[in-house]
Amino acid sequence: MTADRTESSQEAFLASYDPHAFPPFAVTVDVVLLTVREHELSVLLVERDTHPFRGRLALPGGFVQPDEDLESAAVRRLERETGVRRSTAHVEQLGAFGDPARDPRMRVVSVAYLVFAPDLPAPVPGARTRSVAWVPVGDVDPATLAFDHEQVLGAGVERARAKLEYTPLAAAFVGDTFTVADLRRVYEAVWGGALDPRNFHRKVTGTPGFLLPVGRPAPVGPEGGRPAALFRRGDATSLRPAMLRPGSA
Amino acid sequence: MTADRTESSQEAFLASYDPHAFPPFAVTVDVVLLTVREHELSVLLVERDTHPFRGRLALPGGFVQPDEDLESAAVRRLERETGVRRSTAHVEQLGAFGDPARDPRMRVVSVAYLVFAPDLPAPVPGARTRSVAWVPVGDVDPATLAFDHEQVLGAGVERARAKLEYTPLAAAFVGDTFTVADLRRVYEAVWGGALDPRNFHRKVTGTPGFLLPVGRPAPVGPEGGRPAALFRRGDATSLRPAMLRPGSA
DNA sequence: CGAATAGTGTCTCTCAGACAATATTGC
DNA sequence: GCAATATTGTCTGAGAGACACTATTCG
Repeated sequence: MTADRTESSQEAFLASYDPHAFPPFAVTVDVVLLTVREHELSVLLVERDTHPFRGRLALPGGFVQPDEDLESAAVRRLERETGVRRSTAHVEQLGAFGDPARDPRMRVVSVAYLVFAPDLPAPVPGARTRSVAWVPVGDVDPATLAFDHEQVLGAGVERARAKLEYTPLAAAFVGDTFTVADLRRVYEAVWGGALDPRNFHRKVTGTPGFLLPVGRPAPVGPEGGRPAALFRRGDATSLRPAMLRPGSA
Repeated sequence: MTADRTESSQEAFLASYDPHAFPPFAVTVDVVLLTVREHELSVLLVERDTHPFRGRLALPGGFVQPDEDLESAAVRRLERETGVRRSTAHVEQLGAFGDPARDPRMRVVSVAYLVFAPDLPAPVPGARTRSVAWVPVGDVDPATLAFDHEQVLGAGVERARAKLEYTPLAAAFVGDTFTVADLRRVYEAVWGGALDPRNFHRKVTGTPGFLLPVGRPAPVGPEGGRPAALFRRGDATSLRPAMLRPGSA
């Protein structure tokens, strides 16, 4: 159920209804935007220029508008504040965070969204956005984050690590076409350890629907070596059996 | 980030702050309480006696109070409306549902919680609760549910099916001590198919930390047969490798 | 003993991890 | 050729599915 009142006629009820009679909540969205840059899993953080937490780093986000869907609100912040377009990224809900003390001003419930995006040319600060930067998640000092964003970020990173195990979503971190080595570097960055290139190759190419070969022969290699085959992401939505994270047996 | 204003002094900001200046949202919790009864995965539904959706079935739930944590609000509804105590059940957040049209009265964001509980002696309708009933999830007519509860229930059931694969949470559906067959019937009910009792036995007893043998020799059998050994749930939090859902290779 | 359920053992196949060997490119 | 990366192949051990067989209880 959702809201509850004791009235007998629906019309009378709606007419007598006063939204302000309910505990006033604000609802916001926060975006945990992850990418892999220079072999490191990184999150996009903005610097706050208003109270509270002025000068502290925070996840991009903001209020949900009265007629706006939650995910639309998150995507709007994503596009406006980070320049990432929805069509190039994976977006999923991470969860709701509603500790009564999480915002000193009023009661705020924030719905967090998790986004995987390829490494973009530049962070593209949005219109009314102050400084914005990619920060490797290992370099984030938890004490410097605003609100409960340490907790939100932690949940996002843990979700990302789990998702790579049983979905083909690693492909959301790379461009439209990519090599097996590109994909392997995503796994290595997110999980934080080296994977055997040969076993990895066998696993991903042997999983139906994960990778589609692109006819185009091959790109170039930066430090030489045999050119790799190019792939596009397939239509699989889950990995069975899962990719196994090394240190988890 | 969470809420945002342009003010230079924190004191001035807080003093000038007016909660009603923000879009008024109501925040509710909905509880997807699942159990296994008579070999069927069942959900607890209540019948609404007020508009909107009067007479329709709905998930238990209600408003979050101003100083109440989201999970506390869900647990409060669980205990008051269903008689299930928190200590005997597994509780986790399922997600936020905030379609602008989900409640005809006002903008409501609902945070859904998923609860696994053992089959209790009786549904124990709470204090101010109208009729309440366990309904096998396969028998729920989606069109009869209030609000977007069809969607919420669907997400809860799917989450439950997935959780049984890679966590030992099936034990949350049975009592304090249980047999391997009890546990197998949980998997069969949630996944909706028969499992080989012998392979199942080998898997669950061979997974470290899943089951703890109880010294007590054995209970009785309803239709005869060798008495089964009793177990208590172990301290494992994940299953590696996972239990594999049959029709998913 | 027969029926019913509990629990063990065996066989096969898939697959992950370790790692050798081959292929293809730039210099 | 040499260095570097890509890709294939081989071996081994863990574990899942199929299923025969043994154990224990009740009537």
